[in-house]
Amino acid sequence: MISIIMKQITDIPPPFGSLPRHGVSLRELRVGDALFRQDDASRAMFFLRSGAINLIRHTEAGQKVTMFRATSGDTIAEPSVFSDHYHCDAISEQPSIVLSFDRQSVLAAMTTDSEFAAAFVKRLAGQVQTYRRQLELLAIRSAKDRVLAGLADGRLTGTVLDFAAELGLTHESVYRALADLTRDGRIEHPARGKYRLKPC
Amino acid sequence: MISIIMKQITDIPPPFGSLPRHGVSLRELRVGDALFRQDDASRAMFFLRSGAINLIRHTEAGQKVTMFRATSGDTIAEPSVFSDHYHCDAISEQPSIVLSFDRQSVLAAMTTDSEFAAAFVKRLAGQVQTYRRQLELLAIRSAKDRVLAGLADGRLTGTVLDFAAELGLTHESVYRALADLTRDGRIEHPARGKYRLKPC
DNA sequence: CGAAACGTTGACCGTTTTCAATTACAGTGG
DNA sequence: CCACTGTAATTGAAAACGGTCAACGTTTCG
Repeated sequence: MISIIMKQITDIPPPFGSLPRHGVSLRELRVGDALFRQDDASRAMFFLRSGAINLIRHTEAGQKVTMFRATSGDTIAEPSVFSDHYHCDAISEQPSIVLSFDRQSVLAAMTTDSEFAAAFVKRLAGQVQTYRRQLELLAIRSAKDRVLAGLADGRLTGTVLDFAAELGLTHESVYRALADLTRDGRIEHPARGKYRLKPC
Repeated sequence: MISIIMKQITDIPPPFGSLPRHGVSLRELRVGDALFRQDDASRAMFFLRSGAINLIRHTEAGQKVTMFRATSGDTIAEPSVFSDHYHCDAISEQPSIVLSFDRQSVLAAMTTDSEFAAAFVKRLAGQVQTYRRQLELLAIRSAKDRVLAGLADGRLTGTVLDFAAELGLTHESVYRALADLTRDGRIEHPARGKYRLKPC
């Protein structure tokens, strides 16, 4: 099931290049594959080289919530370096290639190599900003406005279903909002499932 | 207006004890005071010694969104160490005492002192978790369930108005949800403005 | 004491959720 | 190459719900 490829790994992005090679591995994911699941023991954190991976949390009520959509260059599961399990599912939305960095190696590098640690801090700071933007999105009460804002933020990249989960709305209301916005002439609907902001 | 007190500062919490004294100052805030405002030039990050401070963002539509409610022991505005301005308002919800850490000093410590950097990373990782919990909260569609979840998460500490802002709901619907839940016998309403989860 | 802000509830209305049904593809095995 | 199956895309109708506006009692604090 799990394809871990140990061939020569090239081009490890900073600051992870300084990790020992044995702490790094590479993995490919097909659409729908899980990089890890909520409550799995945490063994590593990841760098997304290409593709897209959604971090999804399942609420008690059974609702899926997309916490974060990682794309090329993003890191995944940093907080789990300090935790012994993962806090959400990581599901591949597109065929993806990730680098895995062993948790212990990362911890070690962090306390040893201050340049590594500083870069890590910077990444996390960026994440915090991203989460804030997401919160701001979710705080928009009108579905139409929220959809428009999400679209403007370039979040409709996969299916509309995924988009809806990211916005915290039902897919039906998202479809309706999209239809409304198209009718209003504010967005274009070039093809089934495709929507684009009108050039201003 | 701004009361900066330069008297002897004692008991600087780790890892900030290692910062040079000239990079640290202390400030007291009264209820409603702003520690900083959105778009102010960022000069420092903060450690909340006591009290409570809300990070509030104002959306284009004029809605207030509470991104984060900091309490004793939390740090504030870490991302702004890497940015030249603040991204939200920080408004004191209770009388608060904060330590300010000069941005440049923090940056310097981060690249110099790996222990400092590691501790910083840990703090940020914790923040990320907090934001995720907040996202999960906001994703709950039913006001009643959201209020219940917020209550279970111990977020009704100040006024119901603040609580409502934190949940992304109007205060009226929060009052109604609280009334409903009380009627259902799921929570207790010991006094005006006070609500408690029923012991299970 | 009076103003200002909080707490609370009612009524009404627009919206979103729900439930349900239909159409359109994409992939699979024969 | 086609029927077959599963998932995504859409749309309709009715019900439930949250937002908005309004009113009023209650604290708090200068």
